[in-house]
Amino acid sequence: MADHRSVPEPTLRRLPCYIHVLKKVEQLGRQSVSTSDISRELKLDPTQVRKDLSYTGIVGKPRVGYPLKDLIEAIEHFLGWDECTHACLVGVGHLGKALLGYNRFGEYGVRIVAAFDVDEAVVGARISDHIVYHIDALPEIAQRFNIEMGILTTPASAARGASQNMVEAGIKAIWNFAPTALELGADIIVENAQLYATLAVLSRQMRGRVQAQPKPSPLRITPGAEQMGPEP
Amino acid sequence: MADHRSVPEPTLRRLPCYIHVLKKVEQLGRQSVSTSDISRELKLDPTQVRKDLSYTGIVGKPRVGYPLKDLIEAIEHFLGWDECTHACLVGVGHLGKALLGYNRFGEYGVRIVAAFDVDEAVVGARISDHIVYHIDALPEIAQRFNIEMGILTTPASAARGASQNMVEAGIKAIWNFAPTALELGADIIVENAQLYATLAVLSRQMRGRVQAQPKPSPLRITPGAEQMGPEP
DNA sequence: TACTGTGAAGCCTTTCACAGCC
DNA sequence: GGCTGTGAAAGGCTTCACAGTA
Repeated sequence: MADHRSVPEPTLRRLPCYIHVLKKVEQLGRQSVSTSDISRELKLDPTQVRKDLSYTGIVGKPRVGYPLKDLIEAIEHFLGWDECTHACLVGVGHLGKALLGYNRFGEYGVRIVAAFDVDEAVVGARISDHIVYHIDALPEIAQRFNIEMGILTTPASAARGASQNMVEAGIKAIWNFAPTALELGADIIVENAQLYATLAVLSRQMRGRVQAQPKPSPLRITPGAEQMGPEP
Repeated sequence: MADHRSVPEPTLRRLPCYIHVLKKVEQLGRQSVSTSDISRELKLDPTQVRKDLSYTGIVGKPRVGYPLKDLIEAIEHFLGWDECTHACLVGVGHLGKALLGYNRFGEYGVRIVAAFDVDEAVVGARISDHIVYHIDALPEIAQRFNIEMGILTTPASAARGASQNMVEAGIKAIWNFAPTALELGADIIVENAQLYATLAVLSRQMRGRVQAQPKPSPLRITPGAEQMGPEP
């Protein structure tokens, strides 16, 4: 297994977790890791970790494991996180402000270069060092700064309109935090960051059903819920 | 198919999407919906929607569909979102503030009754009508307000400590937004709201691989990313 | 005809088992 | 011995096909 077509989506979702674990291990000064180290930390099957890593093209050394630095770089490269994608954020509400304040997107290959809204109360403001423009300025600014990704943090009611604005401005990929499906052309890449999916899984477990599982519950990644390291 | 054991996790993750669609349809004044209506909106297979809905115990009418109001209630009840769970939030950073400002958790069965942090700059403050207490006050307040759920929004480095504080305070379920796996007893329910999982899927698609898929890409719910409707 | 409901088939992901290597 | 790498088996979710119903 190596490079091309069709990486399982579950694998893609786990790769960021591996990066997080690996960076933690790196800070401990270690030079290499084994899949058992990773799987222990994340409560996954070691074989699965090996299969996942194999997609990135890295090869490990029997008896030793994987060279830590190379492994991190391999995953980051595989995800394209070693290159910088210019992004804009549309919808400067509570969540939008939170994402604008998050100063680590660089590690994930993303740089927010502009923010947009329609509310005069926030247009023109400077939030965590980002200037908020009126949405009407999107086409011009998107082109000027070569913006490829749109981060959509409007309320659901404004999401479709805002996403159309993004597409008209030439944006090809949308990270959608609004709780609605978008209706866009097939050439636009959309990924829904659905917060409530995880909450549904949690709520259901709390309501008594799905008690004691057969195996020690593996790292739960309810698709749609993602992690973010905010500062306290 | 009806009530008990082992609801597929993908089903659980889709249920919130159905609720969102249904509430939208409800605002249009309609009385009933069919699974084809829902599947069209979310780009899913109608059969899958029917299977998912059957877990909630609702039954539809051939030729008509499902009674809209009953269907919404059935899903909400199934998820326990028709009852109120008291939650606390630990980690009042950017994301924590965003969640505190989100005033619709009631629709999802959650009520944040207190917030905690260790940073003196924020302890004692009032954020979106929530008082921020020092983490040391957690045990007492958790007991006083009967807090069952913890929302963890600290940086990764503080997550394990904070989660232990929660457990010591008697909290049984944790909605974890920090990018780390927690190490807790098997009786604690943890759900990781991993933001980066969705970003990984998006990034990978942008990097050229995984082009034109065979079928019109279905609603993408990269496990771990969730949606939230902030206000602009 | 236009839906629901469901058993069976198909596909994808995970887990198992074991060969290879140092 | 301890770890990687991988083919094969198992399991779970999705899709198909069709019976049932008003």
